[in-house]
Amino acid sequence: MLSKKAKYGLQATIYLAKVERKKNGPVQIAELAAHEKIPKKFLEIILLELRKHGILHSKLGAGGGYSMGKSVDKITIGQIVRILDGPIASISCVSKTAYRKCDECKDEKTCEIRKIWKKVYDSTVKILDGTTLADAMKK
Amino acid sequence: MLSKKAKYGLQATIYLAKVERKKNGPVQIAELAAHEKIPKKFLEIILLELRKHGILHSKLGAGGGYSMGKSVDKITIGQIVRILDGPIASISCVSKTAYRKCDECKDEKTCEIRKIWKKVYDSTVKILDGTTLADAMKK
DNA sequence: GTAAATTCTATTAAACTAATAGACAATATC
DNA sequence: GATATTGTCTATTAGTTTAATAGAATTTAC
Repeated sequence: MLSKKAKYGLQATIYLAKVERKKNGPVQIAELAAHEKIPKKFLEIILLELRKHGILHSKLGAGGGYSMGKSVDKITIGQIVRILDGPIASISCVSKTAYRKCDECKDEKTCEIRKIWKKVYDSTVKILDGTTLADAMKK
Repeated sequence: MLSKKAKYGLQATIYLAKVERKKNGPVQIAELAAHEKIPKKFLEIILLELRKHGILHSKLGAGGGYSMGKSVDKITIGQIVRILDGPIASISCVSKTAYRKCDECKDEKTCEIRKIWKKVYDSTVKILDGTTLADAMKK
């Protein structure tokens, strides 16, 4: 599942990237929340996490707000999802970034379930890590 | 996430399909649970659901147990996952079997997030619905 | 110094997951 | 037809996660 947290985070980041092209200066949480219909207090938490990971940049005080932390072609959808939702793998034994053996697994090499979910994982990661914010915003 | 429920269900079904080729007569829940290290009471619930959907067949009373409800090349991994975990789509607006519009969505056609998750969904469904139990058991 | 912002610390209701308990019903076998 | 064996049904529950909310603290522009 894509959680609401990750979905809100993606919405807000995409909106921010779009606005930044027109305007200069940061965008306030209140504006982001209102425009994307996201509960403001929940959005605060989300933006803070994205900031801690360098995706966004914030400025405190009056006239402050959020702006992009790096170039939109350096940020992938996969990065944002991992920050907000954790590992992409839907079963830990196939994850690159958060590998963990299954408790009951006898032999990972012959596990039919692993084989199938490895395929799902590979194709998902290819899409999410292969799409930058810049790509997502095109057209 | 692939829940433990779906994972257990897949394990049990694959084991059952394998055993059935050698033995004739049903396999007991207790044996399935022991062999696959699945909590027995939890497995009961899982097998019951698979039976209700025709994947498995059960026989009551002494000498009873579970057997396959249909041919292994007529059962897909996707079917089993949907029965035990619900819709495969990680965001409802891309689902074929459980479509639902997002609350805050203004225009589905231009939604960047939907576009990306549609790709993920399509490739996942292609794998899960394109793999039968017979395929999974090969080699 | 005051208003406008983000940040930090806590708390919480509701839903979901994974499991357990125990009574009930059906069937084979003796 | 009594008994042991096996699946079925109804209920309950501990723990975790999700999605939020509340309020005080901090930083900055003017």
